[in-house]
Amino acid sequence: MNKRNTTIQDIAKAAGVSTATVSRALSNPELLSQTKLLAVKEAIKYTGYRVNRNARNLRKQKAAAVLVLVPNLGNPFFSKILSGINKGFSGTDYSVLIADSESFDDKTQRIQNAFQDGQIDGLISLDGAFSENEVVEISYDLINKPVVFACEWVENTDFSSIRSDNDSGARLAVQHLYNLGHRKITHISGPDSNILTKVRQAGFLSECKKLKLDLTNENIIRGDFSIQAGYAAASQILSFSEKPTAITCASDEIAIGVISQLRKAGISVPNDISVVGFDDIEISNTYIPTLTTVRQDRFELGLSAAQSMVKSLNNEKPQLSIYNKVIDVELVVRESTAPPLSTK
Amino acid sequence: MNKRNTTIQDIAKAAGVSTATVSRALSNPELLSQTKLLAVKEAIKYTGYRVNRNARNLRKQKAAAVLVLVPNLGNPFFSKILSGINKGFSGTDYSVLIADSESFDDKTQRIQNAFQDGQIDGLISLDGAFSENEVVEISYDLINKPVVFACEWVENTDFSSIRSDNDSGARLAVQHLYNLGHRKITHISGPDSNILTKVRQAGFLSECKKLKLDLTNENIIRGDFSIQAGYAAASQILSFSEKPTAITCASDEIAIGVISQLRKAGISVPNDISVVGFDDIEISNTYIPTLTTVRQDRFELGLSAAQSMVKSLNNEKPQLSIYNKVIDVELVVRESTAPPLSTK
DNA sequence: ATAAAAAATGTAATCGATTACATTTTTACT
DNA sequence: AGTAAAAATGTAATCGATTACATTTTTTAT
Repeated sequence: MNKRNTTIQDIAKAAGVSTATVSRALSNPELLSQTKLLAVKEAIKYTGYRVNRNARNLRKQKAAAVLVLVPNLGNPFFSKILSGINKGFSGTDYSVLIADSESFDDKTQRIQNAFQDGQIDGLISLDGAFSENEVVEISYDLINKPVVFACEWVENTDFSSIRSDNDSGARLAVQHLYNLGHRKITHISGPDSNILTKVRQAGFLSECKKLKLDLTNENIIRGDFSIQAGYAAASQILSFSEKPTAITCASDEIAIGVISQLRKAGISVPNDISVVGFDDIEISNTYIPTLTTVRQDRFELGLSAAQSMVKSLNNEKPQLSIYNKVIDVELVVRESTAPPLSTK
Repeated sequence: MNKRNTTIQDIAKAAGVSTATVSRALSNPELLSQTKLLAVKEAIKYTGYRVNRNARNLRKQKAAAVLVLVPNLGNPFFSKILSGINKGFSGTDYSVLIADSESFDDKTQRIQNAFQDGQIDGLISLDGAFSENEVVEISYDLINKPVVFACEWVENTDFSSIRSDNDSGARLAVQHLYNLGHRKITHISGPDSNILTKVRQAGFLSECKKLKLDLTNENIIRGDFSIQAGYAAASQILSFSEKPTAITCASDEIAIGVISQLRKAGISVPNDISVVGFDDIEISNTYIPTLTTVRQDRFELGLSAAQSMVKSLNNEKPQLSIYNKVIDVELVVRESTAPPLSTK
């Protein structure tokens, strides 16, 4: 019932040429005469032949696949990036493998294995949480293999990276609030070690200084990017002797958590306190109130990363040609920000 | 610099055995004597040898990979399922390839190609939107290859499927509202052709009949699963001469859209109208009001699908042993539902 | 018309693991 | 101890495409 696969041999026989010619028709058609090329094409069409990936990859010592490392697949934030990555590889011969950092005790081991097994030709990481040791481990094995970081990245390394303009984003948020009349602004930050956290926080502080706003240690609250962190931060803010009139958050999820918790304490957003998010996830435009936030183009982020990877892979010398790209962000003003009470 | 890969030949030489023995040590260690097995293991550990996937797969005529077809990767709904699928394959030798239905003009072509290229051994589809023709196309080529549908499925086919108990979910929602005192309930449905839509709508109608509720053509509003559909549905409801006191939605996104739009029209949820969602996506627990909804365990859905696939793949005869599993849903009561005004 | 150069095509080795079949070693039993 | 059966191991063919190198055909230039 299950007849043997059609192989290059069958095509060669059918077209009356050698296997070499068939192979060339597939990958270097310009080397062939019109006659033979046509004959081969006919035979291929007639038989519905498709090249066996494993055979090709074995011979070529390639994998025709890249690994995408996602910090947490369950987090909807990453799906849009993934979508962009997928788009970037559609139309190419590459497959996209997805790995969830959370599923592995040792993610560098996972990466190394994938490379050593010949399973992948390159790595796109949305996860920037690599220790110095881990970076060395990766670099050592991946020498001559392209690595691109998307969204997050690792400081002081030579990996290519595509990222949003996080610094500008943080500043835009502060400027917007300042222009509305706010002078006491608190920033709710992400997890300590996270690079995005650092950059956004630095942008926040620097812009505050620039605008000559008073800064105390109540200006920064640490959290992670989650809704729960927003809850916790709100509770903390409620305990401040002098409450801020506005809050900027390192993520929309934090913002939503904060708003929801403040509301439970009888504090209204934006009437009592204004809140600005970061990311512009799907829900931000429908939350009540709709969220003023800094939009990151996540799809574009993924798309760019994929394109840069494809370029590296097709390059004759896919060396460590570092490619960095910073994608513009945009302040989206919605309902969660308003002038402070005192100025009304 | 880049020394040749360590191969099974090298291990054979190092351990003083034949390549066959090394291969057996890898895949059928129980066939070997302790002595040789140990020698091979030593050599492998010493050299850091890893089997070349392409070579193995070529010889075994396998791909050691499955394709996951996602209707729309950008939609956060699917990421949790994906996460479960990934979990189900972690610890196995299989790679997970992800394809986005949206990126392809012809998804069956995409699937066929993947199979014919020897790129995949099986298919998990979160997308149930296949025409009869398309099903035939898939079946013909995939004969003897496992296919599992997760979340969605195709009616009247012999593919395995893992799904939530959508019927019960729809009924639970109606029962809950009925118990609160509601007698006029509208259902906002998903896209016409979608199987989940059909089942949830049927469950809704059947339960309404069972409870002897009056049914008019204002009881069902068609939409899709999106927030925008919720907006549109809300506008429609506002135009009804006699408004419902409660709404059940085919998705949480619809519910959020409805609530947000009703609110703009000055109608409060749950004070004026109660709303029940479906899915329990992340935001539902933080939306204002928090959403009463029917929880689907999306992670479990993905995990089960993956496990069923792994079982099929490891099975000696991965025939069309159809495996169906229905996963329980749960009504999560939160703030968006309350007794109707009249009873207060 | 003919040699030299260029283009087209073919032959066969190769990528690295698996496994059918053959052979050797060990075990079990009379 | 001797032999049959079982276990362990080895030899070499095989999976299907690519490509270095060899050979043939065509084109170009004199």
